Amino acid sequence: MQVMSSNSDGLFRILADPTRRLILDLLAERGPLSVGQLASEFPDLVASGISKHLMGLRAGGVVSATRRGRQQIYRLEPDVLAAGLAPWIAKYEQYWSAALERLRDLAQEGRVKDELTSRKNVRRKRLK
Amino acid sequence: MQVMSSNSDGLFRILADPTRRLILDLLAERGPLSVGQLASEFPDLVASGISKHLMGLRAGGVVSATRRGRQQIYRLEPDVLAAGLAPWIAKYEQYWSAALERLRDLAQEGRVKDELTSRKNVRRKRLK
DNA sequence: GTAATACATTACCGAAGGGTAATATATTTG
DNA sequence: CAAATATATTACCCTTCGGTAATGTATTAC
Repeated sequence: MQVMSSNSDGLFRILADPTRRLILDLLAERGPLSVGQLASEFPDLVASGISKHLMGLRAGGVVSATRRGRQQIYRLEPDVLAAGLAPWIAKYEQYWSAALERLRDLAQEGRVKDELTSRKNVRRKRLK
Repeated sequence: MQVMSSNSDGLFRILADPTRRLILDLLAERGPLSVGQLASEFPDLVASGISKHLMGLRAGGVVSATRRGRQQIYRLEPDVLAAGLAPWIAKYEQYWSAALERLRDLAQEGRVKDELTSRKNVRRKRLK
């Protein structure tokens, strides 16, 4: 409480947990998913644990949910994430650019097979 | 332990604390600083608390330290920070670009006086 | 209506985290 | 040498956090 806590503060706390980051990644890669679909990606975690994480993400605004039948469909809210972190990212922007270029060089050399470095898979599907 | 923990994992935990983020900002804006200089920026915190944070940052590799007399001079290691977060940032890059443009537009309209949006203050001084 | 499904909520636990105070160590000063 | 300065380390406290289990609630299926 002795440090200015901007709105980005909550985002950093949200991103501190690897499970939550992976949930965001899944929503980004596969589009909107139900709680069950998300939970199935975490065999070592109980479903209610995922639900709790989702509530945290929802409270932070980085995901939103709509009911469909008896299931809740969660989707990423990328603008909230981006707008909240943009000021911080901008501070170190000069460093990102160099690091990102290096990443692309590696990818282009075919030494990285990680799908995250390619641009074809952040697709949107089934908006309704 | 049920989730892949990449090397970026430690970085996210480091960034989760606002005091540590501010320390990084100070080092980025003012160049290398001693523990005392950094601690003076946190009136509500005891010096050993800052020291502990600095050891954490050092363990993560995002800062390095060299003795000068009886004081330790800490400096930012921007490449470690950038390289560690670049993969994650790349995933959501399309969203950052939009948010960062919006930030610049606001700055250009003179509605933001925050020095963080200007590019003149990330200076390097006194490398030795 | 009853049972089953899909989530959310609550209570609870252990571990980790941030903070202080006290102590230790290295360096300079007198 | 002793005293002072600058930082690191340790022990300890309290809070937060991630996790589970159990219970609650809404919706669908029978």
